[in-house]
Formats: sequence, structure tokens, C-alpha cells
Amino acid sequence: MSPRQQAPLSTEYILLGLAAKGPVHGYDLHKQLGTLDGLSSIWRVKQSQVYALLDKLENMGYLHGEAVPGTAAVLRKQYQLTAAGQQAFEAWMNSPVQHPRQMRQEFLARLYFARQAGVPVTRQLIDAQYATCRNWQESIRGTMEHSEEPLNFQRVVDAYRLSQINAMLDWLDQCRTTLLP
Amino acid sequence: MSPRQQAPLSTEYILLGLAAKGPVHGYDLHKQLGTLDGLSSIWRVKQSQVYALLDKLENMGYLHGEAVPGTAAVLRKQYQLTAAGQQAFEAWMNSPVQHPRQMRQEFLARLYFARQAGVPVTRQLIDAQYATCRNWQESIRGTMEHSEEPLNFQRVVDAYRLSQINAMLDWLDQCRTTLLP
DNA sequence: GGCCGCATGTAATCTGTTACATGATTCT
DNA sequence: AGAATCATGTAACAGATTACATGCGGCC
Repeated sequence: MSPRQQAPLSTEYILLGLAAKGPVHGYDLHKQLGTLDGLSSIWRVKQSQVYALLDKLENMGYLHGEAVPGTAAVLRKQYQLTAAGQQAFEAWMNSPVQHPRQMRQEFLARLYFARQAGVPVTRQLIDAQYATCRNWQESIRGTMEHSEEPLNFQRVVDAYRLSQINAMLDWLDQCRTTLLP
Repeated sequence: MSPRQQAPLSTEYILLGLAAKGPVHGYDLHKQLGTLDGLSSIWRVKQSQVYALLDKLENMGYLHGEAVPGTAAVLRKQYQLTAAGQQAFEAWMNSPVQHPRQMRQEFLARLYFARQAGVPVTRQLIDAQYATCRNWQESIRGTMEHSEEPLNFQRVVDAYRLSQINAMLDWLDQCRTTLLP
């Protein structure tokens, strides 16, 4: 039931984002994901999945990996972001999410990386997401006007969604004043 | 390892809930799910999945099915809720969800059936969920007091979650006054 | 000697999606 | 006659999770 589409999904982008800061390898990546401030609280990836995804991203041409001797005797496979990977990651990071359910993890992940990319990137992302949320808000308000009966279950659902979206808008506003100088 | 049969997930309970109203068969169930007011907007099940789940629920002893002649020449398999199924469904319907992310679909589904079960059931569910939401709220407020830096990413995440939970509480309150006499 | 940390994965399983197969009846 | 609807499923695939397999080096 996930809203997943073709092409790389969110977890993949997170790996790309971490690889953007310098060469990485699977073991370390997984460890970072478990300890990094904030990111660990919104995103959890299993170790075996990390290796699978790195493999996939290499096949897609977003990462380039080569084996180098590590601290242990085992060779470790070190990955670097390719130009295509960099481009794909930035496109992901700079775009707002298209569905409310994606705010909880997906948007927060984008915001996490956007903050590291600087204030202008962060501002642009917040503004873009704010505009998208306003569209959702308008859309639900539109459907709610059509139904007369307030006891309608659909209306209860819409009221819930609207309340969540309103809270998103308030929070985004709060982010603007807290995060942006 | 013991052949522990895992607890049914939400989609299963929705099928049980629909079966509670009387004997059902797969084709009709799927059609209902697509047209029912409200339910269709929060839950989507594929036709092939319906058949698979009915099969599973029969194996678990929550449904009892037998073939009866339908309107078409094909035999249709009609399912009835067993006592165990009834009990499992009611336990599900009457309990609050344990994580905020389950509000969007899972709680709304429970509320949908609770309303059909009458006002007292609805009131109890709303009250129980309200209490659970208050716990989440307290818990996040607790962690937010520990961190000093307001620019901390974890704090941004917590602020988002808190805003969503506050909106849930407001909405639940609104449900109380709208839905309960 | 034994366990922990580093570092890599594979295999089995579960859940759901997509697509397809089948065939009768009812509507136009 | 042909299309839509009724009604059942199977097969292949995709994705994530769980569990397991392997092996070195350093620490106690």
C-alpha cells in the first residue's frame, strides 16, 4: 500500500544524500543511520537492505563503488556519488512531496538534507512545500462544501485530513521563523 | 519454531467487519469496498487480495465459508463470521491505535465500524483514543524539554509530531460534539 | 580461548501488486 | 452478436524483513 513508484525511492535518496558528503561503505552507512541526530528517528534501514540498495544504486549509475582495504582484513566496498547521482539527489531534495502522508518521513528527510545544503535551499523547500500544502487545503475545503450532511463519514475523514494539513501549515510557518534568519 | 499464526492486519479486520453484517462473498466485498461512503476513501484493496485474505481468514478460523449457487452459474463462496472472528473483530474495533501514524487509516477504519455499532461504542473508542493521544503528547513534550538547542533537527521533528498530535486531539474533540448526542 | 567489532552478503519468507485465465449470464 | 457484469482465482514479480553465513583482528 505504499505510494511507491518506479525509479529510486526515498530510502535510496537518503543513501545518496549520505554519500554526497564523501565516500562511504555499507557497514558505516548503516551505523550512521542508527546514530545520526534526527535522521535515526524518522528513518530506519536494515543492514541487509543497505547492501541491497547500494548494489541497486550502483547498477543504476548513481553510485560508483570500488573495493579498498579497510581497517579490518576484509575488503570494503567504497561508494562515491556519480554526477547522475548528484543530480538525482538534488532534484529529490529540492522538490516538495505530493501527498500529505509523505510529510511524516519523506519531507522531514528532505528537510534534513536541505538544512545541510544551506539556508537558501532550506527556504526554497519550505516555501514550495507550503504552497503544495495550501493546494491540499483548498482541495479538501472544496469537497467539504459539496456535502451537506455533517454526520457523513466522508465529512469526518475530510475534517481529520484538514486538521492535519492545517497543522502542517502552522509548523512550516514555525520552521520559517525558527530555521531561517 | 512453533507454527505461530500471526495476528491479522487491518485489511483483514475490515473484511471481518463487512462480514459481520451478514454473509458475504469475495466479488461483492470488493465492490463494496470501492463504493462505500467514506471507507473507499481511506482503504483500497485489490480484488485478488480480497480472495487471498478471505482464504487466509478461513484458515485462521475467523470465517467459515461454503459454496452456494449465486446469480451467475458459477458457485460463489459465501463466508460467515465465526465466534472467534466476531471476538477478534470487536477487540480490534474497540481498541485505540498505538502509534500516531495509524490514525490516518487504521483509526478511521475503526471509527467507521464503531459508528455502525452505536453511540456507546463510538464514545468509548473516541475517549480511549483521546487518552492515548494525550500520552503521545506528554511523551514528546518530555523529550523536548531535555534538548536545549532549538535548531537541533530532532527538535524540528518533535515539533512536527507534536503539531500533528495536537491536531488529532482537537479533531477528536470535534468528533465528540459532532458525532455524539 | 572466547567474544566483540568490523564488513560483507545470501536465502527464505511474507505481503502486496500486476497481469492474466476462465466461463457463465445479462444487457443493448 | 457483442459488451458488460458476475465470480472465481493463479502466476509472476517486487520489496522489505528475518535469519543466517562467513571470516579476520584485537581485546580481556
